[in-house]
Amino acid sequence: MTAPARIRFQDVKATVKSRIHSGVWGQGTLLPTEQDLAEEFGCARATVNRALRELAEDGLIDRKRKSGTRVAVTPAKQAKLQIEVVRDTIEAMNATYRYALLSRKKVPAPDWLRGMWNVPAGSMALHITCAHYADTKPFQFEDRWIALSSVPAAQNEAFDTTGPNEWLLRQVPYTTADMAFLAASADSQTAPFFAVPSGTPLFQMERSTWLADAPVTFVRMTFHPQYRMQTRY
Amino acid sequence: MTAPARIRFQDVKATVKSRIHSGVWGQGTLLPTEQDLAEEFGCARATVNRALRELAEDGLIDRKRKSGTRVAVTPAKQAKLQIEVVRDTIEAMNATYRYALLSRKKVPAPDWLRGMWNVPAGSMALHITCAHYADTKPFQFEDRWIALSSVPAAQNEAFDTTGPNEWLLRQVPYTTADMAFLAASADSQTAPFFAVPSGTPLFQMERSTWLADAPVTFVRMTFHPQYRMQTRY
DNA sequence: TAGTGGTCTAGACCACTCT
DNA sequence: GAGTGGTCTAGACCACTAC
Repeated sequence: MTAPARIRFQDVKATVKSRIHSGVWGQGTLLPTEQDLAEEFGCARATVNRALRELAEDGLIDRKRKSGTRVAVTPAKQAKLQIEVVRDTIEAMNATYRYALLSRKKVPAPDWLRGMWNVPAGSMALHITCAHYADTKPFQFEDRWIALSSVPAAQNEAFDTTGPNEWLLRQVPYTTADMAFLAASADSQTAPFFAVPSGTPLFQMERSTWLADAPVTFVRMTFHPQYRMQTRY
Repeated sequence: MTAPARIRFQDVKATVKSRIHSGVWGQGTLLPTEQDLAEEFGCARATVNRALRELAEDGLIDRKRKSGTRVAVTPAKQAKLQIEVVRDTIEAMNATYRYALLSRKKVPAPDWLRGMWNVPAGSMALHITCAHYADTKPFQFEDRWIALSSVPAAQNEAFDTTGPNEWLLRQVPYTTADMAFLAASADSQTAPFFAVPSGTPLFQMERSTWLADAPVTFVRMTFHPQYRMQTRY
């Protein structure tokens, strides 16, 4: 006879998930308590707890003390986006990655940036534009500002062989990051770079990172016209 | 004297995180074993395990059996995107949500859709276009296809007062979803809807959902010109 | 105030993987 | 073979919240 394996939290998770997907437990249904489920599955409550906690993280169920656990009305609320370095994205496509520095200049932070960063007038920033290619085809145009007040070491970097993103990731820790995704028009810098008419829709991603309350960097990445950012959940 | 509260896994998590951010443990550093950390913090190994497991999920550390736990070389690899129903997005902006059905037609699935769905020729689909407004301003244009082979009940829905997204979420479970984000040009449908010139860059989001291997729905959502999708991590 | 999830403990065994 | 993380248990107490 087959040895009745010990119940794992994945088993509980899978069973509960299938009951929800199959409709046994429809939207808003109140699930049994952890205690009851533990008895049903023949495992410890901690095991059920872990399973349900993960399902709650996935957005499949809602849990509230005293009220109990209910099947979420809007399932799978969140998708996880892999944020990777451009080099990895390109190499994952089996293409050769190439980097080129376009400009590098130490300047006083412009007003819009000082407002965003909340730094005093006259604060210096390192402004860099650079290019990322996949097999000689332009892939991404990067427009980056580094807060020299927080990252003075950046002044000594040429950024002529390695992009500032990889350098920053290696050198500078950060605590929080904001990202935004939007559709922009090809402008005087990006249109010629991608060899498209001015005004062509291009996918942009903006990112700000912070170390505690101090600004680290702001970057606007513009992708080639066919780019699609994809995810699965 | 202050009562020394019991150590919680959040305390361990926060301490480890700060050691990484402050550089005490630099990139690639091998952390002490769970056992050692448990002794240092004066708590059970399970508590340390939970803390480290969550940090690993966040991408801050890499864990391998036998090898141990190391500070990740590329921190914070993933961002979580909240996927919500348009109504919620709009109401979160303190705006009034309004829905309008633009068209609803039962048609044979076009070739591109049959290829994506892997369904035989002649398979029927419900094609719907509809509009979502925030305080009378056009917010999102929705172009949706529902696989009637998987969701026959959709034929009986008028979708004149409630959008198909909310109906599907309530009625039809799904197991996986693919999403893509891109920049598109305003076309003959979206340009007049948003009152912008044809060719204006617009942010688009496409989503396919599946129930096991059966296609459920494909939707292309086009947002108003100023839209930015934001996230923080 | 009582019910339900949230968490911690102390111990145990398992599973992967490096040497 | 042995070290490290992965997981389960059984029990306990805590914290939030609906009533």
